[in-house]
Amino acid sequence: MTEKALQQLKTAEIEKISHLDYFNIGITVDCVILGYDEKELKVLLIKSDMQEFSGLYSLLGDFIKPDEDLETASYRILKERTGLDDVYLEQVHTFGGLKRHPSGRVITIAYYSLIDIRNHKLQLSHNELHWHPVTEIRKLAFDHKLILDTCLGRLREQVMEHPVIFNLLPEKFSLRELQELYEAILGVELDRRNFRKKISIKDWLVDIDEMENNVPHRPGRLYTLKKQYKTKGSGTKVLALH
Amino acid sequence: MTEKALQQLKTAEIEKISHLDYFNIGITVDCVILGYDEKELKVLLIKSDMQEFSGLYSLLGDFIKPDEDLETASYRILKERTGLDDVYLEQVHTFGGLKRHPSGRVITIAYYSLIDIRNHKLQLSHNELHWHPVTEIRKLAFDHKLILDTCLGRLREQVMEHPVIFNLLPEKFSLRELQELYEAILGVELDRRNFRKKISIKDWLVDIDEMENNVPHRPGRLYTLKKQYKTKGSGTKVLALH
DNA sequence: TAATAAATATGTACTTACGACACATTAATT
DNA sequence: AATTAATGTGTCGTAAGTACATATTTATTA
Repeated sequence: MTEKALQQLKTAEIEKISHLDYFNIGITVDCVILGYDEKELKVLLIKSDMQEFSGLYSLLGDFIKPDEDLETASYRILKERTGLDDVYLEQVHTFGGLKRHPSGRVITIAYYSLIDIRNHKLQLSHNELHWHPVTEIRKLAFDHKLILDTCLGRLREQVMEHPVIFNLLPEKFSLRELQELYEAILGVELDRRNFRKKISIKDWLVDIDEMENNVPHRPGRLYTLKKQYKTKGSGTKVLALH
Repeated sequence: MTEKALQQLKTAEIEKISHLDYFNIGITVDCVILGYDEKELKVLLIKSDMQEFSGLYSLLGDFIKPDEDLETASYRILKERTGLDDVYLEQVHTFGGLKRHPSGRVITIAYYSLIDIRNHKLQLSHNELHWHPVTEIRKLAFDHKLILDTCLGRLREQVMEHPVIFNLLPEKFSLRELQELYEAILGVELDRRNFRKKISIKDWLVDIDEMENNVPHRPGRLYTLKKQYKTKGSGTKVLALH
């Protein structure tokens, strides 16, 4: 058997195998990185580098490495793009449509992440990275608009049951800021007085001024989430804002 | 070259390819098929055919085919195993741990499905398939116990907000059956009278007897879900059982 | 600097939902 | 026919939700 014949045999086997089921599918992770700034919910996007989508923006994603599990891959993308590593991250949905990627079959696992844009550690990796208000987004590359909407839907659900919203705010915040953030996420207007009541009834917050023995009871005072509720995971602590 | 040498070569190539980046990851779909019978929530399991897990049961799953999207694959598995094709199915979570499958990297997308065990169309494909009460399951093959628990958790959430529970019941059912099913899923006891109130206040149900002009108002009467709430998808109709 | 405007903090009244419980009615059992 | 078990309906007290009013503090401006 000649070397060439052997090579042909190998190639044939490779062909065969790579056309076998289960071997020709790419796996990526896409991150919907959400922040809150200027009274708007924003998502971090990058200009798509694919010809098919020239001019369009896309979510931040990458192929997973063979020795990397899904959470590790998402944290890696977040760290690479934002410099942050202690962030809230949650898997939302896996998208596996046949035609979703122009260059072949790619299945993507979508995560969403909540970060504090005003965090001083935030350091975007690229000039091509920008924050876009979610209300202004009409079209994205791939099926990323669908992914974004799915994640926003999940966020709206989560926000009603879990204290995830505080990941979008700085350590100290006013009640008005918190309310405006709820309104931005839920797309509704809330009564200022009733909102305040729900929050305080639930005993989530610490009054910074009272805690530090400053002059209490002046308007515009700042609060922080009580320690026992602070969690980067989805957590079990319930904050129902029904 | 002997047949044996050729076989070795093939095996070697397969080994090689299976270590390439992005090409050596298998994708499967696993279905947590849930039913309700004898006042218990049950899951359909099969005896694992892998040596590593001899004696253990596993969920029903399969590799996805290259030309098959995720939902299609799940419906195929369901159809193959149960003969049913008009069922409730929902994606829950994707599991991608490095060590979850003994023969290599396999990522699995988990779905759960709700079916009516008493449906006459139900036809199990195998003698090895059995219904197991979920409360009695301690250990499963792979990470399938984790997958099962994740799906049960999702079901408990869904059941509080959406009318998915009716997929587990036959067309006609008594209020007591419905209540016992809620109790089985949520793991709590409910007050019969208050439960009844919540249900009827929400105006979900049709009294079969009244509808068919039989003698109304006798005990043990049967109900059915109103048409406008019937949906195989997650739906938007809300049935909050807070 | 005093008057006005804007934003904040707290309170009240009405309505609705929830949870615990009592009682009447029908079907099955003895 | 009497007893038991299960089903159907109602009441009441409490907690939560919603709408709205008023007072206080800070910012603005004449």
